[in-house]
Amino acid sequence: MARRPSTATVGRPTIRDVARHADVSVGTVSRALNDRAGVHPDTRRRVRDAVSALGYAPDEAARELAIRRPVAVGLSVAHGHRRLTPFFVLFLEHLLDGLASSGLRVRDVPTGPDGLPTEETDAVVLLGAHPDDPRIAHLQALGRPFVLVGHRDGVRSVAADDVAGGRLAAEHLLRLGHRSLLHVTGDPHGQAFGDRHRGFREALAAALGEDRAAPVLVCDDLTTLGAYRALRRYLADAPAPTAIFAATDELAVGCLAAAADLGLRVPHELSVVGFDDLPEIGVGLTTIRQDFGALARVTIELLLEGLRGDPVRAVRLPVHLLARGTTAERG
Amino acid sequence: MARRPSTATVGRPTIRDVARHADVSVGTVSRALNDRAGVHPDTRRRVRDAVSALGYAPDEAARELAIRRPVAVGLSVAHGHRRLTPFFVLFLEHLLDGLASSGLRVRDVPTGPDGLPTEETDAVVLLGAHPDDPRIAHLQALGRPFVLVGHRDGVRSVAADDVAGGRLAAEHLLRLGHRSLLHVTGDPHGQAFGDRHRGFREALAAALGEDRAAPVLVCDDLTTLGAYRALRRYLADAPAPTAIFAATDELAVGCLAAAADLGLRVPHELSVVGFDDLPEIGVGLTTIRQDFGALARVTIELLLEGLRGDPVRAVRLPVHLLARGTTAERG
DNA sequence: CTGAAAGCGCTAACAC
DNA sequence: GTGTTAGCGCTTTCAG
Repeated sequence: MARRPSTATVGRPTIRDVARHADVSVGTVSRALNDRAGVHPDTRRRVRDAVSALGYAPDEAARELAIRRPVAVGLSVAHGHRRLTPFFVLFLEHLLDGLASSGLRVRDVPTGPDGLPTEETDAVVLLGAHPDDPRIAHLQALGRPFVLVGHRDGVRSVAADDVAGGRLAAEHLLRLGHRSLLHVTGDPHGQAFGDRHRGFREALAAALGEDRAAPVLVCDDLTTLGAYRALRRYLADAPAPTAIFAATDELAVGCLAAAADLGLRVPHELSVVGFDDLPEIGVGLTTIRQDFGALARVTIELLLEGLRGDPVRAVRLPVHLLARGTTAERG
Repeated sequence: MARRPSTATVGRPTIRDVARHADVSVGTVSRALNDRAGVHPDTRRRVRDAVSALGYAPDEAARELAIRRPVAVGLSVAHGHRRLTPFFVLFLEHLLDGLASSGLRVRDVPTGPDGLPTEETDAVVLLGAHPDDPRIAHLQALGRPFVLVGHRDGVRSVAADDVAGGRLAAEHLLRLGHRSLLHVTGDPHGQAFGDRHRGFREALAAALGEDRAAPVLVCDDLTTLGAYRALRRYLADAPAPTAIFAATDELAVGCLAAAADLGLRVPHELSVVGFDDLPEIGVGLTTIRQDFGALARVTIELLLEGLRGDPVRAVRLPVHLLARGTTAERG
């Protein structure tokens, strides 16, 4: 575009402005900002000061263009898997952001009816995979690096520590004196739901004995509406528990609505614990928080490791209990 | 939300490859691809051929870097407005894609509790605005260009033709012989819901006379669950209509579920028309389709016009009826 | 109508 | 440790 080299700083500050301000070279600024080794601590500080003085923020497009690795990563979503769920939207948001600034090129790889990615990429992020997902074996056979979002031993994967989450929920509820519990979840054969259930069940068994297992209500529709209908149907001819552990915040919200319509006051007559800590969906909900940002960040790390041929590791991300307004002592 | 996975391939052809293949210069390729004037038709064709032969797709990052305008556009979402709705997610996806490739820099501008954008940008996209939204007057007073996603005369705005949509729904249902109708919607004082209702009501009045207005069920929770609960409550002591016009697909899905639980068979005993044509949510649903891609595209056009100081225009995008499986002749 | 070349802001060699 | 510089892929003057 042959604009004349402008010396005037108009618009957004560039790395050059920072360099001038800190009286160093652009290379040094870049190194300092990217935490590269071999920058004098003092220099580093000067650069940092200049950055905040100028309100500088690196340009993503330029960054991407400069560091781009010659690889394409495909996003493979299980055939028929819903992409408009909060979990998905939130995770993807973080993932795409991170991928771009890692210089990785993303492509949405459609999966054929056989569940296999239909296009070639250098690496793949597998989403919504079931334990026996054919895509896994397929990619392994191909020797193409991939990261599974979800947990599976022996596979490069990352997921929240679902077992621990289930345990935390159980322990929280037990601590509050609840003994009559219900677990509302999705297909328990899936890894996430299975593990959450396992953690929950084991903590219960440890505290109350094997014979006091909590009943499980499986929803095939994982929306708030699905949970609502399932719970109302369930409570039509089953005694109401004093506490519910819902395997996702959405399910929890559905339970909350059902409770409201049944005249069960939360948390006094019914306590509810969710899972995820979704913004908007479950404000005020006691829940097990998982970190979407970390999930995306680790996914990218693993992707890079896979591309380098590093040894496989399966990462479990810690989760926390967020005690908010939907749980209380057994009434 | 982040950019949508770009369609680009890696190891992928660059503009230079295309130039070589078509035996022209890169400048010419660029001009041809961007429909710049002054490219010989034959040359244009050669370039197009080379593009498809090579499967070339321009690199968004490079494009953005090269054409970037020195402006920042803010995204202002009404305080407390939900961002995880399908409508929002879908629209934003398209918008961010388009903005990036228009060289526009997007920033998420948080709105303070007063509903006003808290940061300065050169232009603003207003989302989730109510008719009396203070942000509008505020931006007008500031003289800062903005685009309202939604309709409002005298304001640079873009929205689906909601009135026409309501009319189409009514006409479709009338054509099928329905006379006992119910409209399920959100706050009718909002522009979109208000207009959809108006179109619906007017078409009904024109066909059946003023005295045969359809009852309106207002949901304050606009999710599928919200509609489900509202409709069940409503039908507890009101006669069932033979057809429902739901103001969004989500509301329609809630109605469908309620009908199922009440033993009302769709479409034989109850017809349901939605609005939006959301993927995943309302498969198989008869609905009024609005074009999210166009919505985003026009938003950007208007933004550019605003930045140039062009006269204000308020765009109405056409909508279509998609007759699918949830409507039938009155049983 | 077309080609050549200068940058967009950044990173990563390569020198010093 | 730090400066210099060559690009990343694209658009857009400026010549011809």
